[in-house]
Amino acid sequence: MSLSERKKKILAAVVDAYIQTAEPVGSKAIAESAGLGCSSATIRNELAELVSLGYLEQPHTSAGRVPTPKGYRLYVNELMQRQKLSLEESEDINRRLNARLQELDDAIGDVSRLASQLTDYPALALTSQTAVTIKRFDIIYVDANTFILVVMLSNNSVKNKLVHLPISVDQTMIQRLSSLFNASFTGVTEAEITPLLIRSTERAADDSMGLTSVIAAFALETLGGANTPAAFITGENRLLSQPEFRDPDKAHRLMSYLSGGGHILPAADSFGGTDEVRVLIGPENVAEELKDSSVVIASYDAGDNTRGLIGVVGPTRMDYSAVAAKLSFLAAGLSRRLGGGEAPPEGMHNKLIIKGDTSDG
Amino acid sequence: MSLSERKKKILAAVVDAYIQTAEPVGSKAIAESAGLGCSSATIRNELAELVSLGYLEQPHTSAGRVPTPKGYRLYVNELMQRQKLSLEESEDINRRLNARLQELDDAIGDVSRLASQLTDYPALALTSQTAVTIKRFDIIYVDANTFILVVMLSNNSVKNKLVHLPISVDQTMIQRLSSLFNASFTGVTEAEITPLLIRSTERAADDSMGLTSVIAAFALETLGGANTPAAFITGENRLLSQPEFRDPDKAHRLMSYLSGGGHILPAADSFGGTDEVRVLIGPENVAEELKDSSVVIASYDAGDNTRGLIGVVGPTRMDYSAVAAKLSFLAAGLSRRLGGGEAPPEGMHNKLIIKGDTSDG
DNA sequence: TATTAGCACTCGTAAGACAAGAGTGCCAAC
DNA sequence: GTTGGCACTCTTGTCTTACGAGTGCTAATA
Repeated sequence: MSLSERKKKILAAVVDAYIQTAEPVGSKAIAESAGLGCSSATIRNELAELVSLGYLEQPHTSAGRVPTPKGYRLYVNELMQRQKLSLEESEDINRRLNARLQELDDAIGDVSRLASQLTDYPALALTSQTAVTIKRFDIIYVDANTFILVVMLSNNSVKNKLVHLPISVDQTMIQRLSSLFNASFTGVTEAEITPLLIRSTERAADDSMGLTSVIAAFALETLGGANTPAAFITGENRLLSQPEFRDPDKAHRLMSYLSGGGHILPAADSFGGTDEVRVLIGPENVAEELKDSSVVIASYDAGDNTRGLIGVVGPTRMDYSAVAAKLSFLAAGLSRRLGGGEAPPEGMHNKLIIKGDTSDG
Repeated sequence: MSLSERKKKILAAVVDAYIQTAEPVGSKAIAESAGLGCSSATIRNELAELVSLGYLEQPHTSAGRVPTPKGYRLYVNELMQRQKLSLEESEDINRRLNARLQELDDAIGDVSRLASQLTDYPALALTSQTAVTIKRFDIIYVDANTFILVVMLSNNSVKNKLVHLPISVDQTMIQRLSSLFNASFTGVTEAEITPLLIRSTERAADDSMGLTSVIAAFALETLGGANTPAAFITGENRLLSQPEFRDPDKAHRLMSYLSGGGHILPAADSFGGTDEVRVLIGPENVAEELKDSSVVIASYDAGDNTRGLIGVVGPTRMDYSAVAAKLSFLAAGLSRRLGGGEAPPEGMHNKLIIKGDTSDG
């Protein structure tokens, strides 16, 4: 059964007001604000029904109403006004994105910081699990005891490592190892670098000094690092400006959880297409610590068939509309800059699709 | 004028107790705990004098005493027992240090995290300002439009960048640029890379495609990044477990300040020798936001004549003794692993020197 | 049948009163 | 110089009370 039009309007008004004020909202306030021409008594009747339907609740008998997770869910799915960013806002984001993505080195951290600044909530950035391979292998001879390993990965990131040895190596050996590794270690996944492969390479190189295993270890480490989903969380302290986290213990619990890292991943699994924004409200979160917080996540195309996630965490009383708009725009901007190709041109707002648990109760 | 032996004992007892309980300590408690054979009335007389001398204060008339910054300072300089870590503790630190320093890539973050975990206070890790130069320059040709810049710095860190061009370049040009840059850009500081030098290199390379400036920009960026002191702060949320930060606003203020980054640097300037631990108590801090917090900083030898700093931030009621011992040990361990040479052998506790504002009032 | 005005009722919050307790300062005695 | 004793101060917790916001319900109205 669907709610009457008026109930929806009232619910939306309650959520809007509560998001703004963080205080239970009463019938009178709604009668005045929402433009439906009826008295507070009528509103009261409707509110009572919305309570019994589970969309609202009262902290106590004589207080106003507060949305339940179910209420927020309906609000997010159907009622809320899809915000578009103002021109200034979107230009600002683009500018900052350009400034930051110069050095893509730890872009994930920068992106997280940016999201947090934009939304004023703690933000997280995640890289998805991928199957990166090595594209090419270079060894730079520095001196008899030193060389630099340079590895370029299939996702076009480049890693290096300075290796210092107690023994001397000649350039010929370096040369030989370089071509051997280029021959047998490129295009393979982490799992395919077996002890067997390493040993056969070692034999082929006629390497009695253990160089092969040093280099192979670096290859494994690099691939491992690139394959492991990484999480970066910033701006935890912004939680403290939210009234629902005035209790230091509560704030501490959530902040420690967030600082702990990427436990949020399971929730972010099985993410759909690009530029979709997913909203997880209160108990919809799997993690116990997030059961009365909300998470908004956007996904972007990080190039090379990998996806990145970017999201924020806040109280269930979150400004979903604004946050979704900003994250969506941010994700689209990232896709455009990092992604494969067929992204919409800059400046164009992409359609905002919000998805989530639609069971509705 | 120096305090009487008994006053010192009493002051130490007050500070010790207050550090533990975070509550004003009364005469009776001291009479019982500290082993001086006198009654609470005597203690009261002494306490009154310590108050008028400025070492203690009372929150209100009928409360116990609380140390002032001056009191903490005396405690830190003269009174507190220098803790040594237990064997398990030091072994634990060494183990963790070994585990983390494998990948020295963003060691600074790991070190900061470790310090925070060990002390249960927010921790910061800083790199000092240095004058890094470029040691060698390599350009790896990938394809006609792509090459990898690899730069090895005088502090033995290696940076790379993948450059993708809209135009084609041939290997000869790459070769030429590589030797030119190795000839004129190595051994020079950031400031010495002038537009003039870049232009003359460009001419010498006969480069009409702007490659020179791309490479020079990378050199500047790399040197700039290595020279700029970087700060890494972790564990801000641990503040929330301290009773003095139960006020969310106060906690928020300090946490935002900390998240903001390396403003603490000025305080850490002009740092003395290795393995010295510096304590800055309350108003001794220059930053307004730190005026009623304390900072403990240790310095370590990061190799190549550069120093690193590692420290923690907490309430003035900080367990200085334990923190100083841990940071000192940590710093020594880092010096040993990163530093030049003449570090003490592993497992040996280095002498703990604590220095700070010794004006004493 | 839906809406509205009116009114009694509930319940959280703020303010004031009060007792308890911890700790002090001071004085007189040792 | 030290100590026991005692009156005094000030915070903290609890209780009471008054207030007010907001409700639910009923009866009147369109």
